Amino acid sequence: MNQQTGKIKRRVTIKDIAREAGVSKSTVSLVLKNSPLITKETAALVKAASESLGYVYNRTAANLRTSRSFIVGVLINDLGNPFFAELVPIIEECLEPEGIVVMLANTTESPERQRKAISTLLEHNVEGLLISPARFSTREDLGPLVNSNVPSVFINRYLSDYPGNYVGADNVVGTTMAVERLLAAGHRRIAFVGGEDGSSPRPERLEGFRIAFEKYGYSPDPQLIVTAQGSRWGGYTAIRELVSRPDPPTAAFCYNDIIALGVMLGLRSKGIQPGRNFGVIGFDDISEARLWTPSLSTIAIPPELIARRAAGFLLQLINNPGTPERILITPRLAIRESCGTAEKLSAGQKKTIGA
Amino acid sequence: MNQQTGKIKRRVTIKDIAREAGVSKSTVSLVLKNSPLITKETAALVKAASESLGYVYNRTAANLRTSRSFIVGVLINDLGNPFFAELVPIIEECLEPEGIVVMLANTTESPERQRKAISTLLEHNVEGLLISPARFSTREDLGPLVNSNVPSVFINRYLSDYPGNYVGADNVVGTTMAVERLLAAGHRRIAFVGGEDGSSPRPERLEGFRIAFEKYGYSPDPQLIVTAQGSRWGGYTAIRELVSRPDPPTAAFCYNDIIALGVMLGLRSKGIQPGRNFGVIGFDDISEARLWTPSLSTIAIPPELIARRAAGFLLQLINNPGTPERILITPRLAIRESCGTAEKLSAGQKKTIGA
DNA sequence: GCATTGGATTGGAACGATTCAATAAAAACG
DNA sequence: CGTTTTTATTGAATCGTTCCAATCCAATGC
Repeated sequence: MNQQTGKIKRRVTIKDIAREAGVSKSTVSLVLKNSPLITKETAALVKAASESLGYVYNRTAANLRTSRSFIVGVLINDLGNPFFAELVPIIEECLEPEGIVVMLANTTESPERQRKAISTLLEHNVEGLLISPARFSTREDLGPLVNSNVPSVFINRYLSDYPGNYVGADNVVGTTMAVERLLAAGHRRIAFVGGEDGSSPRPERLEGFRIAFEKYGYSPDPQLIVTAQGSRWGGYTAIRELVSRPDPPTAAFCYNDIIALGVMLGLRSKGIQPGRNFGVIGFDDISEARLWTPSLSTIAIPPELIARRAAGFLLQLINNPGTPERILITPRLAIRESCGTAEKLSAGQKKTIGA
Repeated sequence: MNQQTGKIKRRVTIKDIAREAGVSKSTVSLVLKNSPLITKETAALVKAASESLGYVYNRTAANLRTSRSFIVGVLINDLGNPFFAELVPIIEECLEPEGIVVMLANTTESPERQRKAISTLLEHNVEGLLISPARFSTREDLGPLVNSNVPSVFINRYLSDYPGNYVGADNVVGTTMAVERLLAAGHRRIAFVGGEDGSSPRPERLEGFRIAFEKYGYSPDPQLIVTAQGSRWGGYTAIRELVSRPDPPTAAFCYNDIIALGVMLGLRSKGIQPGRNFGVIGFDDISEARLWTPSLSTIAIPPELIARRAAGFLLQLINNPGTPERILITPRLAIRESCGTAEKLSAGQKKTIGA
């Protein structure tokens, strides 16, 4: 006898509908899935009852019987980074037409959180997993995923000790293109700004960096290869340190766009104009890149594309599992203002070199 | 007889553990929840068996019996907007310690998608819902939520025809503070840039805009009140149009930070220096705001704060439901460079007014 | 030695759907 | 009109857990 009405609103079940409509619950179940076995009349009857009682389907209960959960787990290493954040709505958009819903977890680059999150998602019976793994995570940090038969696709990064399905950019080729461009414009002191150890793309991009120099018969200055936190702040501080050195760089290849934007902010704070007397090039092509002044030159691997491929791949795997496969997306060089035209740059360079 | 091993890996259940450990499944169940009823020895035995078989708990099955799903649904109107995107990881972080996982849906400002998403989430037995509703959505677009007893909290926006729990900024007070600041600096032709119709904050902020003018004995020029899409692009195009007019504004109050950043990009593209000869002020205080050059003055309602309050509120409601409540967060004025110091501005203004 | 207590374990009925085999009713057939 | 076929509906088992009531067994009390 509390203040609220005595009857506690119990959830409406197909049994309730059956009683209301005067049929069996089997019939109700068949009606709900539009089975052709049922006559139009009874179907209408049942639908009316369902409507009037305010029934909502209990997918959880069905899942127990059918072992289809219509849930896909998405694990992201850093949701604070726009590149990774942009993946999520695209993934969601790809899965929605299949009636599949996304369970999201942000691992914040922590392997332990990743392992825990994977466990939790598997407990929820996800049908598949899309994973952008945390730095330094290994096979161990996949927890029960390894010997479950839940399909998974790694995005952007892969684990060296686990042969999984993978969708990511061709980092070597992309970086080579970018750095060649800077070399062609006359730059020799090119910094490699950012990325942190512990994830697969950094060594690959570093490799591309070296290849470009090699093609030109030069070799990069190891002093100019620095790590930086994957944020605006990381790029900002790294470049400010670099340009304060006695022998500063004249251009920077940045590990990703968000760092590149930080680099541009940092340059400007030091009175240097990116695109005029300093060349900046990024990696990713986040939507913000083209809106900047100067607009950011970058290696375009649009997050949409990656997300779409990964989601499609996972859907395919859910239907029929196959052997591990790696899909490499070849990036496109998006030249904008931040790396200058060749003319402007060589002009700007004289000044910088003189300094 | 396919290439793979004949036996299909069936999922391990507590029954399997029971058989392996030579106890009943009831015992296994009790061990899994660390019941004090069980002796240390049998517990150890069962845990060993569980480990060796690679058991993963089936929360779905448990859910059917206990009606606790450990899932909370999060509906976001526009995940492309950093302000809304930033909410998600915070929410996730607040819920994780409770063992609750997030099901995410992006409604992209579509009331229909919102209704469908709510239905789907309820089918999955979510324990609660955090909703930043789509523009123009009404009670109708909450679908079965209205007469379910699933608790929900609206974030940022509320529906005028549905009395729900709400956590959001005090838009009137916030906007008044911002515009007063611009008026104090001598600005009279202040634009109100952006927001789109159909969501609750715009009329509130407009109200604050009027109140500020009223306090100073002026009234705003309705020609300078424009809508704009909630993106960099929206701010960019809107301001370019505004400053091309014969009688342009000298400052802009922007509906949100992302629009304000677009406004600054647009100003710069027209050769106008925000913070020097034009005052810009935003709303939200996204993390990017302080990193810009010039750094963005804004009304700070840090997304973290809103997300944290909303998530906490929902958790509380899940434990014991109460009557609808509205939590208004009083914003803080974060003055940075983009609105200029009073001195600089009045100097810059002469130039602009002369133009 | 018998009744009682109490602790550890277990059997079995839920939870809300699906699904197959069985049945009932109607239609078709000879 | 009886038999077979077809069509529509239903009973009951099942999915993997929880949890109450029942059971078992050893220890204690008198």
